[in-house]
Amino acid sequence: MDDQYTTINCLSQHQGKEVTLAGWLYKGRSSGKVQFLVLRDGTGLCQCVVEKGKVPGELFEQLKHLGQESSLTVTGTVRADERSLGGYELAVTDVQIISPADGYPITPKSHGVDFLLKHRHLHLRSQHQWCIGKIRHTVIDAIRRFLNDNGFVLIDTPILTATVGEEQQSLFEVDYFGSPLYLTQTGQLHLESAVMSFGKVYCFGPTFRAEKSKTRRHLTEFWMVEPEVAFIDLDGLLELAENFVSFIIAQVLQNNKNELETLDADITSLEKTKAPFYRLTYTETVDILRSRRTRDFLAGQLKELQNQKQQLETKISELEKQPASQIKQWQKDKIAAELIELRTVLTETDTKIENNPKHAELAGEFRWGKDLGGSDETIISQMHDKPIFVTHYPKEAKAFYMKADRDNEKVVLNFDLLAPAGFGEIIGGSMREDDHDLLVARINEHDLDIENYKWYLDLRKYGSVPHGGFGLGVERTVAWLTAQKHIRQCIPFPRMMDKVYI
RNA sequence: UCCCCGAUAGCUCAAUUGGUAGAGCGAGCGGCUGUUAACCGCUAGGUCGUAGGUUCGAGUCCUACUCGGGGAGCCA
Repeated sequence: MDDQYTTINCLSQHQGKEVTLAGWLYKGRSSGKVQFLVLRDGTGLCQCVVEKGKVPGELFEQLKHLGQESSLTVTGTVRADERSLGGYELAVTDVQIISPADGYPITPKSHGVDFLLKHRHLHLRSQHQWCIGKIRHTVIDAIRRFLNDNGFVLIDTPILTATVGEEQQSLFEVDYFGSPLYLTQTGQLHLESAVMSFGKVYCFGPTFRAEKSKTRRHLTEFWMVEPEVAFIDLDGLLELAENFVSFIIAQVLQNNKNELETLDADITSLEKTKAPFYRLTYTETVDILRSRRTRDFLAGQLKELQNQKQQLETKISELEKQPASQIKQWQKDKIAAELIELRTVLTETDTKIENNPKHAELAGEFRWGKDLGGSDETIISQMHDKPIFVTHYPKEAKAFYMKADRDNEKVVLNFDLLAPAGFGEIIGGSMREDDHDLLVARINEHDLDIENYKWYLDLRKYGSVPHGGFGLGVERTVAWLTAQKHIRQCIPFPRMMDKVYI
């Protein structure tokens, strides 16, 4: 922003002085001889107070009719006022209207998901999306900072690739001058060749998966950071991951307390999230899922949900019984809004009540050898107050490149990191198979074309070393930290299965 | 791909057992010197998602389709 304009985030340094702000009208209220214009400038919100007589009469009338999101510059004196948002406000002396806006579709009232996604290009201006955007920025900055400060070298891996990293079915195919190529699912395989040059590397960019998943934790295009380290073991990887995540959280707490508060995130719980995290093996996790402890936990949860449901229903019927004639219009309005909110929560509670026995059944009958399902992860995640590592999954359930445990060939040296309180997986990682012949066998078992992996096998022929790494999903991390139900809020322009808005 | 729920004004939602369509917000006009989703008064605004069917009569019941939401499988 131009130097002639002061930004809202540094108003406290200009107390008593005259400044000019440049931004957009977030909302306005008028009260006869005084108007309150809430200005948004990208760094924050500021209430600008326009008093009749302190500005030209014509301007005062013009401002009364100025629409939401009109662009303008406001000149005035900065003063502290407790009644004002952020503690400071502007006593206005002059306003320049740059471009008046009329009929801005996103009003300060509530809107539905579909409507907001259709207006994503405008919704980015709202407080909610702004706070998430600021936190996402901090998360990405922390990711780069941590890795750069710890000796990792950035390697840009290709977005167009011939090799399959994860599942064949979930590849986006593109026509590359007549022959097929795929959008990358992971930079890992290329990263493994770079790690033999630099020792510690990472890649960071968009990743594409054509999974037919319509859930709150899936996007078809998402951002993932993948560190890869040579001469490391599984314990070393876990330590790296927990220090990494702890650092990201510390940075967000340091830079974005206000945003976290606005979003109603669980700051107390984030403050507790420091290394070491919990460590469970897959086998231990299966034992927990099948145990009486889980049965009791879910039964308790069900009871609590039913309690909640009853309380909600009581409250709803009480509100519905309110005598219509006795109360003022604004009270009716408030009650109506509350009812909508309560009914939404009630529907959610019903879904949870419905799912609880299904999840209990799935957990109780879990057989060793299957991959953990979403509900299983959620249960484990809900039982803990800090992130949980789950390690040593069965070989059959996992990707071909994961290194088999030499002490137990049935399992691989891998790990998932589950965020607590039901958020679920944010990291997946493993040691990589570094034995040439074992890797050839795995590629054949997975029916992959060995021709495509010749270069990858070379890494096991010329000075193979134990190495491993992991991928951290940026949107999932942001969703966890900001307490968002759906990760589509955590990327500016989400790409979902069969649905791209703008 | 499967299961559940939904679609009524620009937005968020009402409409008893089937009986001629309602409110708030937003928009427009007016009032109010301290508002915080301000408040008060007036005005405009609708082919009830689409196509069939049942009925004297359908926003309401039935069928199909379209779109959206939630969940499952799979995953970061």
